[in-house]
Amino acid sequence: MSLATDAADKPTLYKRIRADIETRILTGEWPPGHRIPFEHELVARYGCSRMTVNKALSELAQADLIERRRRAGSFVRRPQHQSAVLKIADMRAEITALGRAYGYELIHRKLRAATAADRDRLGVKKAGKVVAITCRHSADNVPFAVEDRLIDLSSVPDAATADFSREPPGSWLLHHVPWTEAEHTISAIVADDHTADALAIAVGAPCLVIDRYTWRSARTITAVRLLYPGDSHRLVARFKGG
Amino acid sequence: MSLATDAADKPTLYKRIRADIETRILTGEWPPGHRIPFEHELVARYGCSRMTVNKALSELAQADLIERRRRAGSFVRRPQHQSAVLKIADMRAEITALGRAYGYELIHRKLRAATAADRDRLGVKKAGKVVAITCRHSADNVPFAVEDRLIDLSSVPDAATADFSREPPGSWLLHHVPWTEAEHTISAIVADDHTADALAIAVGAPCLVIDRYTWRSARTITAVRLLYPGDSHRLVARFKGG
DNA sequence: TACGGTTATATGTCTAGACATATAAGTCAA
DNA sequence: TTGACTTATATGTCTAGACATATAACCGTA
Repeated sequence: MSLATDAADKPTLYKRIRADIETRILTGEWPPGHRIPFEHELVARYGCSRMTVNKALSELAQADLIERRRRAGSFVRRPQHQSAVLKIADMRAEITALGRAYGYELIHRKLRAATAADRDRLGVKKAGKVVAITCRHSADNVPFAVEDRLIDLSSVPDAATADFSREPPGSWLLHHVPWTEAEHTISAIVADDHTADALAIAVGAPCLVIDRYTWRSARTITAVRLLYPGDSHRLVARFKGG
Repeated sequence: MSLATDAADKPTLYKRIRADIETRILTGEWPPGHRIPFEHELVARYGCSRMTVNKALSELAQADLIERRRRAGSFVRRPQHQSAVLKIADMRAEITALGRAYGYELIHRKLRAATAADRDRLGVKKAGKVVAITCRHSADNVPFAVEDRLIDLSSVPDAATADFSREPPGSWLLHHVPWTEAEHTISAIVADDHTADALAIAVGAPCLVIDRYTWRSARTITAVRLLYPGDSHRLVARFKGG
């Protein structure tokens, strides 16, 4: 089996350990839920120090192949049938990376007590204050995306006084509030007249929608909806896999 | 500076280092190609041992945010600003995981010499034979996605005789041909009459499009376009960061 | 200028310890 | 039986070293 040889000719020890375990998981020998040998057992088996097996297991955990639980051990994770990971830095970096001139325009900003719809969107129960922002990002003076954002002021009080007329809220948040968890939903809609106007496209034209929710340890930070012209914008990803 | 305070309340040192660097990259302060401080510089800055900064940098490298080069240093990687990584096993697993009944229907299958359009789509130059397949996946007897696929027979000769009338080509390929690289493009279109008919939606309704190209060490295996009803299907991803 | 060999250096890997911490499991009392 | 407390243990993080190795940069020669 080539899998075994692949592992055997790995130059370094921790990579060999990682490949050994990976092979057992991918071949199904260790099914989801199976407990991987404890670190001290692997230390004995491979005759190396704990840091070496720890490095192998940590990488497998980072790759979501295994789950590590204190005191319990490490376990094979269920394969994710459909998982999408979308990393979006901020729009400025994205557009300048494309070699295009970044433009930003604040369309609307309002500080208000959270309405029922706001609470629903942010997934919070208690009524607090929020900042609602609508803005537009452009590349080479062509509308690139419109952003509709809600920031929970109980999580980010500083956002009440931040100046979003020049700095996009996404950039501001990145600098001021670290996130621990995020969720993206990608969908498609057709432009209504309001959206069509904001993006300078025709009514009924397709739009790509990214809804992103960001949390900081169970506290909602912000909910944002990004609308891109569907025929000119694409999310591209290239990746390796086995 | 809030960067410092944000970082300061991170529980562990290596995570703080990682978050500091990540923030600078994501905000564009350190653009693609920028050289990250050497390990020994970070050791001096944070007053810790080399293994600690090494762990932070290694994780950033594993996450493809930076690239590490011996003797040269560590550098911010290029395209990371907006990237989507989408892993889709096969449609059957995806739909059954949703707790819905999976249905499959082969609409069209043709073995032919590659046309110019086929070669263009597969990114190959030489004319060879291809299999073109159109099929439909349904969940609880409702159209879920239509699939339009091209398989390069010079890479996958067995596909010429495979029976795709009962087994979806995606599942068959997964079992028969390991891939090493893939690329996804997500976009949005509006349904033309043909698509609308296949998905049982209205003409002009939004559709989510996933174009996937799969390679096995520089050889193209297959190109597939998946069309989902845009208003009922969503790509959801939840992930951790920091 | 072009080429080939040498060297300095940043990363890659590894060790043998240490203490911290979350938590499964066991213990005991109400 | 249930709940609260204690304990054992596996992982999480970190240190201060070590040697390996690829390679950018330098240098000398043709």
